[in-house]
Amino acid sequence: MSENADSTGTAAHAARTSTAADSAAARPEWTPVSRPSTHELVIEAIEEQIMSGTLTVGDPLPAERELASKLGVSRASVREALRVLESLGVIRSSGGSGRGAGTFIASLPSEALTRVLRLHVALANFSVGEVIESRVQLERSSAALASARVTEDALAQLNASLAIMDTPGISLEVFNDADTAFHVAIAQATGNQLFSDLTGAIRNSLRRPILAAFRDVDDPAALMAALQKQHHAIRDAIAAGDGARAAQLTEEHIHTAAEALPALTDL
Amino acid sequence: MSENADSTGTAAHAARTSTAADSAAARPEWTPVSRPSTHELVIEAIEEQIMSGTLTVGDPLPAERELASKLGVSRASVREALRVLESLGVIRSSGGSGRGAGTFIASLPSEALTRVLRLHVALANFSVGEVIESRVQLERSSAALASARVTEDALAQLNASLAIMDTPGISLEVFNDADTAFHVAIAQATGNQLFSDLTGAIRNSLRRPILAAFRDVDDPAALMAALQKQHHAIRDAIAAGDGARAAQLTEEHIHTAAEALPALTDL
DNA sequence: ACATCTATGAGGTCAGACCATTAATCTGAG
DNA sequence: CTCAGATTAATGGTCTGACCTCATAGATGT
Repeated sequence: MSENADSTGTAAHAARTSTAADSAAARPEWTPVSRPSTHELVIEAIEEQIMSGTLTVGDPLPAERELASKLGVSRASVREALRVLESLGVIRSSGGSGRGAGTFIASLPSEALTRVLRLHVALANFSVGEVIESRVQLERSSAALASARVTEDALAQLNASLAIMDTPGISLEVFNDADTAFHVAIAQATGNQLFSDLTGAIRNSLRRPILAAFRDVDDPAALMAALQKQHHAIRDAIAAGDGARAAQLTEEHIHTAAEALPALTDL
Repeated sequence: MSENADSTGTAAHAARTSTAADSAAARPEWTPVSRPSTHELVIEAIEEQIMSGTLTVGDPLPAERELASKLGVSRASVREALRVLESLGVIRSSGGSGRGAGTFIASLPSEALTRVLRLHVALANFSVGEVIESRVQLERSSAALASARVTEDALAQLNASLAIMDTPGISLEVFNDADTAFHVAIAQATGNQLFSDLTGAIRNSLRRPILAAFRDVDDPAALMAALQKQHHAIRDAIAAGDGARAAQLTEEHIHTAAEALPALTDL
């Protein structure tokens, strides 16, 4: 209870210590002086290079031992920092020697977003209802924008996912993954990478709960067929450039799925 | 995976890599067998406890040494895993002994989201234009939903941020932070935590570029005044429950800011 | 020229030590 | 008996130095 609260950061100005009796107005106000741990300092050092543009995607980092000695810290601290950056999808490490060996600035934001959302959904920091509401708003926007910008290539992507889901006798997992791919493809059709990464992350963060909830459905095949019918309608609306209709259909589609899987929102 | 002969057969997972060559149809398809590193196994072990609900917010983890011996790995690997989970806002560690000492499941998704976005914006994986477009869509939704759900308490939050920005002679940083707080408060008024965390993360990821761009503006005070006027209009629309108007004003507001800061989109 | 073998350098892992901090516990004076 | 102070123990934080695996570059041999 009461944890997080402000979260969102920003503040940094509000006096955290309430100092109820403000009679002592001109008190020195000793702030507890936060002492950043060593690995955080290493992260900051690397982050600074990234922020200033000195390091960009594809660039190599110094070897761990070298970095450690340059920064005057132990290799263990450097490694902890690198693991953090790796989990954030910012670097990639491989062993060996010569070409391709070492640590490099990378670009894998999607996995990082997925992991964050998945864990915090599991921890119930975000309720499934909230996530679904976000998904509705996000994908409504995607559908509308995609309708205005869709290309031949993007349409082909949509059709490929639809074809998989049209295959008879398909397994639940395969259907669900193709379903995800379909919605991600719509987001990708907007040309906005953040849209598609967020869409994928939200969808993947619900993968396990969705599959679990699906097993409680009476007639899974019928539900899949119904959803697939809506998929086709959405595809048609996007292909026709009818953004308003695509957005509306997308919202109805997501609500259909959510209501057909009551076990989901019970979480 | 990968066997069977499902027509079309594209994986539908990666989405980023197009996996062009499907010409080699019947090739054995040796997948390089990924060998998870030790710290990843530790993460999985902990994540499994979280997914299954065995560990929830507030629960303590075993001490590092104990966890290491239980899992049969070194303490260094455990620590690397813990640092990753910490960066994802999933755990919190403090030293000492007794009450409050040790490692606990925590709930700080906002900071993690901010960090991911900030780094990937700096790496230009997400362009500022994309981020702003996402912000428009997200905050349009927030404004509309907030208009339908706003409470006295939420309105007070909005007014508090407005009051700070109305203070004459305020510094750029303070104005910007209050601005962020205002928009986050709108998102919070929807009651959807994911909305407000995403809003804060997007906004904070642009903090540095925004402040930098602001310094190129001819008359910062005039711009702040113009934005503040729009803030008041948005607040009024939300208070009046006029969702459509609030959404429209919000979109115009963000576009006003973006166009007044040309240095932003140049990035 | 080609195919091997070896050296090198990178990350991955480990064991053990020491430090800093903090709560719980013990101890002794009042 | 009570309470202040010293002691202790548990925990995260850091460092050192070693060893392993792996993949390439370069030397070596045919």
